[in-house]
Amino acid sequence: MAARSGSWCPRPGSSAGPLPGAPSPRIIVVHRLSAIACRHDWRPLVEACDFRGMEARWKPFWEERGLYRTGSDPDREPFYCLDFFPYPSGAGLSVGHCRNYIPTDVISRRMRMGGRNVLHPMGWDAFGQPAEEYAIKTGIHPSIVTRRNTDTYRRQMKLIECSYDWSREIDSSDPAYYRWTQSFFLLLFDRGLAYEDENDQMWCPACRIVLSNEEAAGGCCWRCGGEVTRKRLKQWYFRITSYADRLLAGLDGLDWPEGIKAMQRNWIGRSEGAEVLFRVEAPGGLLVDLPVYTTRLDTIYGATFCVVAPEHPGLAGITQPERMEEVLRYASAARARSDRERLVSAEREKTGVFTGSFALNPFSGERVPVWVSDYVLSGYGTAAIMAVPAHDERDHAFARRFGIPMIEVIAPGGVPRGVEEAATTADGILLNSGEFGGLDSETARERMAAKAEAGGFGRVAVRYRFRDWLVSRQRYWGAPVPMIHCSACGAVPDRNLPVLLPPVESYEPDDTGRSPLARAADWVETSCPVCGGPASRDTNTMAGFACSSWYFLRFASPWEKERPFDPESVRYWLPVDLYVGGAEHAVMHLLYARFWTKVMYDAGVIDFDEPFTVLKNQGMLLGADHQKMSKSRGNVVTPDEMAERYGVDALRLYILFMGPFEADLEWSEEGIAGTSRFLKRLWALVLESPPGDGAPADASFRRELRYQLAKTVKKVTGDVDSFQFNTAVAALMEFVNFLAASRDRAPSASDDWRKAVSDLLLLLAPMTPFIAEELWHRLGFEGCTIHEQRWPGWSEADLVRDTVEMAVQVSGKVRGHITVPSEASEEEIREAALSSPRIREMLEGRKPVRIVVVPRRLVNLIV
RNA sequence: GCCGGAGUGGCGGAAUGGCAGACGCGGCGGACUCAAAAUCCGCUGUCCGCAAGGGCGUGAGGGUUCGACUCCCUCCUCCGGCACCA
Repeated sequence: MAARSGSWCPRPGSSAGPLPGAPSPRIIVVHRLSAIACRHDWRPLVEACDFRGMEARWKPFWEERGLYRTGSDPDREPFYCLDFFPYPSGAGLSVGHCRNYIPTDVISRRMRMGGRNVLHPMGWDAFGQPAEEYAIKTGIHPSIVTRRNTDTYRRQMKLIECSYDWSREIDSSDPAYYRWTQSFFLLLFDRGLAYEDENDQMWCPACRIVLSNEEAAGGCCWRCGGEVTRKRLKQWYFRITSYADRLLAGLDGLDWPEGIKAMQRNWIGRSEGAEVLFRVEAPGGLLVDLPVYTTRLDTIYGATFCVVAPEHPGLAGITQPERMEEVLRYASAARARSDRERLVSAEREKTGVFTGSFALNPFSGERVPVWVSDYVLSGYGTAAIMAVPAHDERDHAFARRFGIPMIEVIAPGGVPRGVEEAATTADGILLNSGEFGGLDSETARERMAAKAEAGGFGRVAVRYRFRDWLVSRQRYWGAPVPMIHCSACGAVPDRNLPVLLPPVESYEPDDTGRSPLARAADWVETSCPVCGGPASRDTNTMAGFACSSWYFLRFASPWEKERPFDPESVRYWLPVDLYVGGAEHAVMHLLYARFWTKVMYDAGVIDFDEPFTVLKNQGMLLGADHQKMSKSRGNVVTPDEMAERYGVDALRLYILFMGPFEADLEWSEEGIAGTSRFLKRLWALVLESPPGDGAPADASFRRELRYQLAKTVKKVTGDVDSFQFNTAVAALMEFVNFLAASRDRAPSASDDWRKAVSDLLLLLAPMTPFIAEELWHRLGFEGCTIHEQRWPGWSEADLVRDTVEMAVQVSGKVRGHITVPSEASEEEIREAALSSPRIREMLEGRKPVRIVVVPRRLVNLIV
């Protein structure tokens, strides 16, 4: 076998006919003489397909040409194709990450070939805990570790030939970047959307950090999975809840996966209900208003007690002296328990303590006891409820436990169901409800709210489940909160940006919730920008999600020094046309970024209020053992080893081919071996193509060839554009199989054959850039790159065939086939079917009672 | 419990309401080889049959239709998310 690594230059002595409009192709064909001597089936053999040689050859060629520079041709439409901002972890990329980066790369390349200016950038969400943990252990500054990790990521992304415009690379931990993160913090502060509040925070004792609600979903830390406890701390918040309705409404217009939109709706958790005042007879004859929030105002005549959360600020005020000790003991015990503990124990049995006080139901005038229990949450509604055991499962469980009576006030479908065994939670007809008896639930809610409103003891109220975004962190490796605390002026913005991270002795956080920055005394001590008096810097840093809430804007003009971005560039490129990443950010990054975008829109900084027009989530890639890939399981496969063994093209093609983009799939090394084989067959097909001389023209074959080509171009174009890469690859394989099977007839269709092969390479170019370029040049297209060619088109006329084969069914079962002209009328088709010998046999003389003809598909004879 | 998504050969997966299983993997048989690997050719849902051919088949059960993997209803299983939010 003639192995000729190192040179792709055409050799003298081999030649082939010219491609239309192209320089003369020169093809290397090495005849194995022994084979000719021994065998009659003469087959030329070509040099081996050497992927390493190709990669070494083309990388510098493209680099030199600046192939991946962002397009700036003013006549072209922009296309912004963006990957989620990666945190560069020390482990580097696995093939799992490739399921994100390779498809977006294919789309970017396809869009460039489609004549679009493409912005396809990459950068690093570089602030974050792992680098800091490492710094704590080793004393090495996090920026050094981060640099090491980003170098690895960049190297691997280049290895798999992602076509990023590296001149636009950004790093969120660079002061040139984070000064703008800080400036946006101040923008929010100036607009009243950033505020400080002292509260019981979710605290992860393992990470020694506070968590936002999104980060502590389910009572577990999103990073370490550990149990979340509470800690009372003063922290910075962004008022995201004031954008709740717009965040909700904006979802409708987005081309995002329904699941992600549903998760956001769910998380925001809008509910419409009513706030009603119960008047509590507090100690000392005082009457205290206790507002409760309910979505079931229609059940209020069934309220037999009230419950306040242990954290309720009015709890002590409404507790009778003789119950005080017990109530306070209960409340502080509840506060001491983690959310998780509270949840778990609540599943077993409800707990609570009677306050000794009674409240008046404003509708029924009934006197009901007021309890304290941890099943009422402090952060939602008014932290107090009216309990209707007959029609709420939780209240039912509580009432049963403590022997509190129940009153049935709703009859679903007009039929009382009885409520001793279980609560009836459905809507229905009201009973035992005074003047509202006989109304349906919905009408009752409206009328009752109106009455409460008129009487001044209630009103309709909308509540949201999500809370404001807790953004400050007690950690070193983040963007410092650019605020100064002055005893005279309060919290004052520091507009002298950037506020640089100071050098510190140790990166260790402590258990008090104070950041390591607090120990940098020289840095902390400063003067107040307003009054000039002594003041201290805020020692919190911002959560990483602040950095990733605007990075997509920075990519439009990352070189800007005096402003975060050039408005003109942002207007040109944004919003992002295609945004791709994992589904795990559904309610964190994706919600925060939408919020910042809306704030910037309101501030007149940008002219759109949704950042990501189309969102797609790639599926997870599991190891060959069906387990999530992880270092500890030892099932991680890296692109490096796969590129080494099979080449980058084979890896890229396998990632695309292995299954649907959104599906969770398992890695299989047999699979990548398959795409590697396919590329070798392609290589042989193109290089072994017989020269186009001698053979007489074969018109019917040429038509067939054109048909197959048009079909393939159409299919691949449609599939790639709709993210169905797996079926696009399958169509390319089918086409190669077709060409290989009909190679003997190639000389009789030489121009069409060359067109077919060069279009095939163009279709492959975005997926397998190396082999496509190599074969493109070997086909004779020299002095240009395949990656700057136009995406091929097809002619609908080529898709029309003379005859079609149709299935003939007898009573719905396929019993034979007929071949008819593709333009045949229904009548002709019917005739052809009925006169087919095989069908006549199947009919056994029976006459069809009905004949259904679907032109070009099938005939169904019903007997 | 609620919200999303998915159930098709030995495996990954294809199928605008119109011939289920494209394409690939694996397996079996053959060619080439001293041999193996690689490569090439053929077969490969399942059952009955020497064969021609036929029966059965898309998680289960109903329904709509000439015709259902596809649409409707009921149910089961798996994956992801949320979960005492009143």
